Amino acid sequence: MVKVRTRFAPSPTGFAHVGNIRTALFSFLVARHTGGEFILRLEDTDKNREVVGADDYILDAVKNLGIVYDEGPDIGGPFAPYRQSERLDVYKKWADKLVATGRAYADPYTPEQVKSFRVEATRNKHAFLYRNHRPDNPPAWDGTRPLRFKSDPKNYAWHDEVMGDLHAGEEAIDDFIIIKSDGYPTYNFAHIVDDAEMEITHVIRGQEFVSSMPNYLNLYEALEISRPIFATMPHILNETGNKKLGKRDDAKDVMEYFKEGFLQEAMVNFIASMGWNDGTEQEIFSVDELVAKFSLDRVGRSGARFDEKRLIWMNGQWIKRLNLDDLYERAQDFWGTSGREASDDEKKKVLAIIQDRLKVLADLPALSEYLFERPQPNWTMVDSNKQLVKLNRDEQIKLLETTAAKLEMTDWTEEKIQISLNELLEQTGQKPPVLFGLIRFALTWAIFSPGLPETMALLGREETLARLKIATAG
RNA sequence: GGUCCCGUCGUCUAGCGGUUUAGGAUAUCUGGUUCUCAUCCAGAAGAUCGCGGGUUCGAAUCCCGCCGGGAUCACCA
Repeated sequence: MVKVRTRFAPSPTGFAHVGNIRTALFSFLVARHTGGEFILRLEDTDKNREVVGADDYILDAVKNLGIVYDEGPDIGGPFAPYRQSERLDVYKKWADKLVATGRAYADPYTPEQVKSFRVEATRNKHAFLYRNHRPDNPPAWDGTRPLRFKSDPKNYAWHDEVMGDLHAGEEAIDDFIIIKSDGYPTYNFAHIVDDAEMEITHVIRGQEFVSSMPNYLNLYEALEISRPIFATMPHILNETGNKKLGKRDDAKDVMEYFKEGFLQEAMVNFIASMGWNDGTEQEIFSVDELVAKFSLDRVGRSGARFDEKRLIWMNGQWIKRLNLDDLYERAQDFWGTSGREASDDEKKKVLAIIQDRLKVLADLPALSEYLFERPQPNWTMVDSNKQLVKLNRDEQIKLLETTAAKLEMTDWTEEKIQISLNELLEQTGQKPPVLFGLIRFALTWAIFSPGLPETMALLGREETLARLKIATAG
């Protein structure tokens, strides 16, 4: 059997969003699932839309997701170059073949003339087809005019691994431009040539290309290239669900998610879950599991909305599963100003007690700063707590003083602290919500925080008592 | 407008003619885990399977029509 080869072929015109990445991910999974190869090709044939640096930026996004390609513009490979702007001679060779066989001709019209044909067709309420204006004696192709494909319109039926059996009539086929007047090929031509040259077996791409399929099928025949296996990915819709995700308006750069502290495992898991599942009730999949279980016939046909809430949940699940050293490594860039200055050991201890509470690494400062640095007392927190307002300020301070006295004689382990706290409950006759709530505020002045014994054990006796003292000073 | 695709809880989805009083997850709400938040556990609510016809003993599942949504009709990919 032939080795499976898939590709992701972005154009360097900006950043990569989840829609782009899902196509890349699924292509990658198809290749890895069968032990095949995954390649990355840059389709930089539109010099007007090209954005400087976008190529490396997109490559970085792919790498950050753990999507490893075997051949690509930065690592080379047996079919180099992998940048279309460096393959102009290849397209010229195939275009010449088409000219020689009478299946391509130079476009004699000016852009304005073509536009007027189109306007006329629209006014007469019928579809515009360039081939209705096909010139009888086109000029020789000297490279200064666009080169058009001379189509052979017919009906087509084809199979799509995801969409099933598709078909379209001859009205979907037209004479499209294959080489632009600037000498660069169009996507429509270049991708077919490159996929063939690079021995791509599966063409996996977004739904926006299905309407062009009849044209491609026609071109494969003219080029005498056998068609690859096709798989069309349904669109990912924006959050309101009314149109496909596009970078023009609401799509978010995937790199943004990394900056906010989303894990690559969560991103990959989440993106794969939009449109694919293995038929069981499993929700959490590692990349290795995806590679083992992925198949195109379990990809859904309908579009999916991007729901960030679900992504956040999934990220929390992945953070929870990380071992401490791993979490520590990934959290490096997310600490707050005082957390950053703490020792590795302190940071790890903090992470250990807040790990379950972390949903996104960017929440780290809010969850940890008060553990590194003494917080500013804020009695309005106490005064707006309906349990604590049962006591007046003097009673509250008295309770904290009693607590401090008790803790002074306590061995400083989590277990012993717990025992002391329980004894304090009896000693003061207070309910947990009152006593513990008050102590928690005095220590953290935070809306929420880890449990009392673990917080105290982390802070140390000295710091705990110091904070209680500050609180009792009012 | 032409062509093509899609349509199950708010959201992601399972479902491939009977085991379905449509399952899971998330989001929401409630209770439990001696304080808060989170985790975890238990529970609640939430889908006339877009609508209307048919076929069938039986349809979310098959057929037809309609409606709604999306994509595409570039010297962009």
